[in-house]
Amino acid sequence: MTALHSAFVPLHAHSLAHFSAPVPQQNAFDPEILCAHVEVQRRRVEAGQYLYRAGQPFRALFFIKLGSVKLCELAEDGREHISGFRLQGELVGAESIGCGSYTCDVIALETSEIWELPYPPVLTACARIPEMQLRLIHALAQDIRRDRAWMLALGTLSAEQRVATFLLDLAARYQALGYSSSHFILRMCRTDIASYLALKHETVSRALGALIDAGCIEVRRRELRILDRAALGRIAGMSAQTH
Amino acid sequence: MTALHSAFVPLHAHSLAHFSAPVPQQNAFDPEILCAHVEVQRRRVEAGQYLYRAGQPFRALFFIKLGSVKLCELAEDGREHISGFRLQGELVGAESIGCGSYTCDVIALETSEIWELPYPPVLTACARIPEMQLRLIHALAQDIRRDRAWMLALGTLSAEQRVATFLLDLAARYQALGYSSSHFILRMCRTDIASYLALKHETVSRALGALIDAGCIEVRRRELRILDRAALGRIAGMSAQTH
DNA sequence: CGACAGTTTGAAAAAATTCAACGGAAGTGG
DNA sequence: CCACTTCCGTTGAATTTTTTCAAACTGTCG
Repeated sequence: MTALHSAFVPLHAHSLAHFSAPVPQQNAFDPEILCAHVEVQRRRVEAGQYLYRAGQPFRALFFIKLGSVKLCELAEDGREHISGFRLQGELVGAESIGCGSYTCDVIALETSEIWELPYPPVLTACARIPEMQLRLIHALAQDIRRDRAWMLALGTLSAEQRVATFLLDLAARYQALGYSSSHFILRMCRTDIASYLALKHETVSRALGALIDAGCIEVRRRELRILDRAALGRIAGMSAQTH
Repeated sequence: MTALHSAFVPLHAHSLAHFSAPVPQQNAFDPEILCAHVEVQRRRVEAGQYLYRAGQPFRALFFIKLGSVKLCELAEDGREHISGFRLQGELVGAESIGCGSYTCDVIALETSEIWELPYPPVLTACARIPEMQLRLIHALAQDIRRDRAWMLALGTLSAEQRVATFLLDLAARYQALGYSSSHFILRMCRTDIASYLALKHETVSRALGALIDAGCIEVRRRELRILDRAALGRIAGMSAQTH
């Protein structure tokens, strides 16, 4: 394995104070508009803390102003599965609308700033503001499409292809946020990646090793560098989107 | 393999004319209310016909009044994956809201009656009728929960467990519709089941064989009988819900 | 310093896939 | 109505992929 020779430099703004979103995300669910209508709670959460747990009463939606979280689905018999990772600018909790309680765990992957949108008010506010209503519906539909696209990947790709696809997806999302798409920190542990990819963590480790051997990436623990995006794209089995 | 000795009897009403929904589905998206506000097109489709294809302009939601369909996700490189099956009383097409075009294929599994809800009108109607608006949002959230629950199954269960889970899910859904939960027809071919379960069709065939050997089920081609629901539930790794 | 969670790697085992063959059912066209 | 083709489903054997088990290593945190 090739070592990373560059000194580690923070890739994300980590201070909550002096952050401003690099990209306005024109069509996403934007809680700024809601601030005038509902009382938005701003919370700071540390890595490992729960935004909410499955079974707790459903009382709010959560907008990730800064940071990232993982979604963890739970079965009655104790099985667990990471169903996704959400970065800043994304909404979580909407999947539980219509249930009295949350249906999954959401856990911060790093120090994050979360805007809490109390639920009955946020829905009535959405009802009054046609644009917000549409945005909520769009956010839900988008989540469905994302989940289905991922199911397609899980159902049709090998371990190595899944890992490559995962890295490319992360890279594209960081890029959309204005961060580097070729050098970023994996905020989640191998086990969480493995769960998300429906693999074991050893398999993820080996797949990363294979991508390193292929010259596509450099990895040192959680620091990741994409050296050859096109090759990674070919391995992922997708048309390599040349940036 | 044990042969089914019972003569085949139709389990579903197949004539479109004299059907009435056995269960009203209190909280589901109900297009009856919309009929007064938007022009609902009623279509009859035969097995194998497309309700819509990925890429076609998004122009309507589809309510399955009678019958069943499969949802097929497509990748640019030709990979395909069945992401779900929808039975009567369910809504399809909502995942494409916010895109200009549909994002998956939807194909009838049998002769079906489909109510076509033209899109811009249906949304404005929903906006005017608060109850319908909420139901659309609930239907979307429900779809997310269903997809995530299925991802959990795909990520944590073996081939045989997935097949058992699939059969129990189908049984529960038929039961909710007022049909037999222990004797029904698999409307989809083995390859479609396999795709949905992220397996190969041979593996599905073998898993069914194992369930037959375990005395849980009887299968003859597409006719399925659940002999021991509790045992099937134990194999599925879920708490066997005693009906 | 020592414990520990997280990561990597190897070797053996298990699970699922691939390839191949076969049989039955349904549909087609004469 | 029959011969023929095709699709669907099942089964076996070999192969591949992934998992399991074990061990070692590394950085982090008390």
